[in-house]
Amino acid sequence: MKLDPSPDVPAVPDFTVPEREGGYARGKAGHERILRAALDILIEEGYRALTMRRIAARCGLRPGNLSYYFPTKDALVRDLLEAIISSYEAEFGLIVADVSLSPEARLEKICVLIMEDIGTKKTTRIFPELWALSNHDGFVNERLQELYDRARVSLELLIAMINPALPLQARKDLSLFISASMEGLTVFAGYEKPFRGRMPALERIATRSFLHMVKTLGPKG
Amino acid sequence: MKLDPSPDVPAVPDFTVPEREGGYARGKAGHERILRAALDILIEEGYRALTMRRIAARCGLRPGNLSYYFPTKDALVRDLLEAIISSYEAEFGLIVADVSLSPEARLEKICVLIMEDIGTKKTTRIFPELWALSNHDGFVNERLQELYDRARVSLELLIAMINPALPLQARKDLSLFISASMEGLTVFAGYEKPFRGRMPALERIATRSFLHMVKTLGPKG
Amino acid sequence: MKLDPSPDVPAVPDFTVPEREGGYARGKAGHERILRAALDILIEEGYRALTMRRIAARCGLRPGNLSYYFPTKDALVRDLLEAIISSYEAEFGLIVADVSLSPEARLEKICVLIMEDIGTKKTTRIFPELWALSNHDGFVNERLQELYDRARVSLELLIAMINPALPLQARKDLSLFISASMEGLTVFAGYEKPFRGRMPALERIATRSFLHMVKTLGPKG
Amino acid sequence: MKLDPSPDVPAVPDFTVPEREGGYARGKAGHERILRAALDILIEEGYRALTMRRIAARCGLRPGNLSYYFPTKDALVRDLLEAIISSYEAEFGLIVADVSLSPEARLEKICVLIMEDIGTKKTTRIFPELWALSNHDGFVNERLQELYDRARVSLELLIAMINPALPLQARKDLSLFISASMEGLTVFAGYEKPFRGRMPALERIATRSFLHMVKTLGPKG
DNA sequence: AATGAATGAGCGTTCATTCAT
DNA sequence: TATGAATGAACGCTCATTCAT
Repeated sequence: MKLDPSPDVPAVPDFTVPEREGGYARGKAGHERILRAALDILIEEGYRALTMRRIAARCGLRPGNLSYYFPTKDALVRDLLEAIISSYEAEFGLIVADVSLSPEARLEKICVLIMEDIGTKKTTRIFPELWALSNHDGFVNERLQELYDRARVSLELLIAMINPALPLQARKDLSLFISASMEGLTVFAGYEKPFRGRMPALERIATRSFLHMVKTLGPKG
Repeated sequence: MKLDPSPDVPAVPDFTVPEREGGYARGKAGHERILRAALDILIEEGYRALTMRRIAARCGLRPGNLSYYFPTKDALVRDLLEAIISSYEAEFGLIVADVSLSPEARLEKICVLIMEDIGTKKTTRIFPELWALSNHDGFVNERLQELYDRARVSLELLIAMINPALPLQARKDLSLFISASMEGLTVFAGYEKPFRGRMPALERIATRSFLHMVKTLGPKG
Repeated sequence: MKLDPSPDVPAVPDFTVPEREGGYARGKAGHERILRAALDILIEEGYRALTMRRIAARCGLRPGNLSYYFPTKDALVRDLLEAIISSYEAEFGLIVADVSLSPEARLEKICVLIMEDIGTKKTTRIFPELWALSNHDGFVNERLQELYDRARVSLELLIAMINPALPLQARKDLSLFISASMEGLTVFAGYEKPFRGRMPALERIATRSFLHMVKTLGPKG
Repeated sequence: MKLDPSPDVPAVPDFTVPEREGGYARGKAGHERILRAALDILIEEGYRALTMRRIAARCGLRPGNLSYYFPTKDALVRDLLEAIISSYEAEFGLIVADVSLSPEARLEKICVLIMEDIGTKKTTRIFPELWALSNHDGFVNERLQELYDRARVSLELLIAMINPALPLQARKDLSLFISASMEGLTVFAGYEKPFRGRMPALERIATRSFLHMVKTLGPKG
């Protein structure tokens, strides 16, 4: 099941709501509706505004009714974050599949895709919240690192193809650096950020820089 | 006046509270004491836990007494963020001053310093909060970008020294990329983050990568 | 729906609360119960004592629950004042209907009714509060003047019947004077006021005085 | 000692601050300054706004310092109300003194003076507050009725001169009615009230009505 | 599946007051 | 006289949650 923020947001990585076995048909729609409302609030107004009342109001329910779907706010938020992170994971899995391209081209493509996603409202707004949360919430922290772990797998794979001589640790470090490097752009060139317009130039710098490192990093790290 | 988070936190960039003249001995430190308590809470428990009551409790005051020092919570938080950001600004100004080193060495040094600061508890904890806040709070956003603007000045200067042929825009883009690249490491190799131990390796990758870009980027960008 | 201050207060003008359809049996009376409690406090302890906590306590609710019925205190107070004023308006409409009496008798009757109402605890207590509030609260001011406007209509009508030669403006001025004249008695001969016992004598003086003015005022005012 | 609301308010009845024996010179000025500030707030913003902090701020003091002059807020308010009421009492004493006029003319004059005073900001604003307070504060109630008692003495005297046949009780009732009648105009034709402009006409109606009653009321009441 | 009603804790804030300085 | 600092209570309000209906 897919879950977009709400109407017309392109949402490169969609939100996947885990299938609930044995649930009623309307029940699933209910969960999804609520999570979508919560997602919208998180994006538009931030984590502080993510209250049960506001979520309920946004999807036309009464506060009391939310606890029919989610026993506590914590459960709702966990499901929401899970759905958010899962949807990004689902996205990253598909990217490297295109075998018609060279490894270099594929690395470049994946980086460009990530950086373009960083420019979307959803990603610009949500990831800083996740980063902040992860400092004080073990669940978020673990799930988030899982997401990044999985995202780096693609990078590591491509790096190994481009520079097979590179040891595992160097490959891991490099993909970590590349990933972090791009994430860092969120605050500067993300949605409505001051250097939003420089993103194309930054993409060029980034890909060129990344490719050079991948190719020239020696076996000694 | 300098203000550290609390006791033994190294605090590479201190917190600068503007001097207040006059008043009694007890209350003179009042503002500072309160801001320090607020800073501690922000670091230890996150922005959500930053309530007037908790701040008061932390510095042995009653809630009502806080509003003697800060008329509203908003004023307190603004002063706190201002102090935080100012202290980082104060820090960055001093870094490039060392003329005994070559520009390349200085660039490397500044990057290493930044990345080491990223590993401190204070920076790892506070910046994600600032990033999240900046998405919904104009004041934080402006102040934060001001901080980064100023921080990039040093980078731009060094880049110009190392590669004078590089046009202004390319220089700006590159320093932006370098800065963002390092900030992105916060979530991965910051305090208590899973790749905290890889920071030295990441520093090597980063500085090597940055230096290469600075030297090889052509006039056409 | 009618709403008396509470138990046995005669309440010449009742308090009209708009009917609310739907809801459960318990909560249906919620708004009314709360407003009645608020009215009681206003009468017994004055406007200063009209706090959400006291209102809640008086009708066996917790403070937080009040905001389920009234989103803010302001809304509650407005509804209360509206209900109070409306009830007086409802009262005044019925008075002149008795066509079996002569206009003079009807004028006398209406004045006596008003003056007797002034002697009730509710009116003696509430109107000074309204007068004081109206000086600093536009809503109260407008609503109060509306009430008086409507109350004077009856007087103007009867004056026109008794002395048809009187020009409109003179009629208006005279009914205004008559109305104000009676209101002024509140502070002197109202409930528990020192001249409470002189009210019958004052009624005689007032009606005689008013009737004389109505009959003898010339067309020139 | 006289005490006006503040600068240019004409203040027909001034505010008399009781002389404090044994007090320091500056101390008296302090009391007066504070009471004047309190008076201003009472007039401009109403009783609810009459807080120690606001009073202190208005006369350039810190809240703590107020308790040097007045041990409690209650004491301050009592002194304020006492000063207000006393000043009106002082005023009324002087009015009937003019023996060059006929009793009728003097009665008319005193009534016109009262009604014109009712149109001032100070009287329009303060008396409704006093009326409201008097319902729940015995001190205010007693002092206020004292004021009115004294004010009616003049009326009773003049009535006795105009219609000596009138028994004492009738005289008292009539002067009570006349006084109340005028007070009632406050809410309708006072400062910034909707019928402020009709005050001249109301004065004519009132004086004519009053004089007629005084002259025609028989010995039997 | 949903609502109305209620709870208890906590929020930021204001208040009158106290007291050492 | 006057200030800075502090207190404790109360204020209006929002929150997540519960539960009978």
